[in-house]
Amino acid sequence: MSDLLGRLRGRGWRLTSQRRVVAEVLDGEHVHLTADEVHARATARLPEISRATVYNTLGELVALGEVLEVATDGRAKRYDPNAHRAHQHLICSGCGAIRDVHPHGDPLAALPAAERFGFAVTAAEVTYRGLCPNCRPS
Amino acid sequence: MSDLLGRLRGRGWRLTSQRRVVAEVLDGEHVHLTADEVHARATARLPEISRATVYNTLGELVALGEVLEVATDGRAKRYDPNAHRAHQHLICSGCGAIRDVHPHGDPLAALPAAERFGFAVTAAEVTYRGLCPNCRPS
DNA sequence: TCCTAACTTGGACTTCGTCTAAGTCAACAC
DNA sequence: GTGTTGACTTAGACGAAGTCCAAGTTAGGA
Repeated sequence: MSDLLGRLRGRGWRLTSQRRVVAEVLDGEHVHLTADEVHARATARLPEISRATVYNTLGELVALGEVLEVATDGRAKRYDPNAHRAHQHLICSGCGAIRDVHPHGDPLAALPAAERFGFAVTAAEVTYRGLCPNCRPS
Repeated sequence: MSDLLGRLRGRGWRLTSQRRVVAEVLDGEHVHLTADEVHARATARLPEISRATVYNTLGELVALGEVLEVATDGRAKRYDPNAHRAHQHLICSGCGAIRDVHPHGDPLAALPAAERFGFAVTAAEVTYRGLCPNCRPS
């Protein structure tokens, strides 16, 4: 995420304080915030930022490939800034905690041609589920 | 899905016409309806069935393990009656069409212990994405 | 410094889903 | 067959997440 602002400027982005704050909030490893959480953290730094701008900016970051959208449970989408290193997600069924994980092998390779139904398959997302150490019984 | 009604009765379900209609609508291969689509089809057979009952019944079927909930895109959840045979999903990025697919190997095995962060990992869901024959250019 | 297209804002609106209180009925007992 | 009862269903209000729009503001080039 470090040089994100530079990359965005290079793509013709107008660098407003709102966009800067959203990009700063979305920084780090294992960050998977909802739009509302991003808005709450952004508000702490820039009190008048609106929800619409947060949604707009997140949508633009996703379209530019700088941020991944993670739809894990049919509730609010989460935004993952770690878009430049391939990874999958491990989610706690108890508390909803999310970790980035790196399985070995390419999941795409496991889908034989006969099972592709003529699709041009380009990506595979894997979601692992289980209980985290805090939610595990005993 | 064939003997679903029998299984449900065996579990103490009261077999109402509404539940029967919802179960009938959710029958077949590659069926992935949203709750609203289920409601629309159920209404065709039983005009006075309410949305709340469709949601209740779908939730119960999911809790009983007879139907899978598929959250593919952060929009409406889809309901997949093919719960008794392990499978994954292939989704068209163009039109949203969904197919059940059967990759080989166990995706769970690809996640090394060092990448499990102490979680008791129990399941892996894979979503393949690409363009279906109708949406493919040329 | 000025100008203007791009950006932001607040609030209304949509979609998807949940909840509740009142009414209905499947299944069991007789 | 009839009665009883708790489980089920209903309509509509409500809530959460996200989109849209017209009006106002501003970053960055001239």
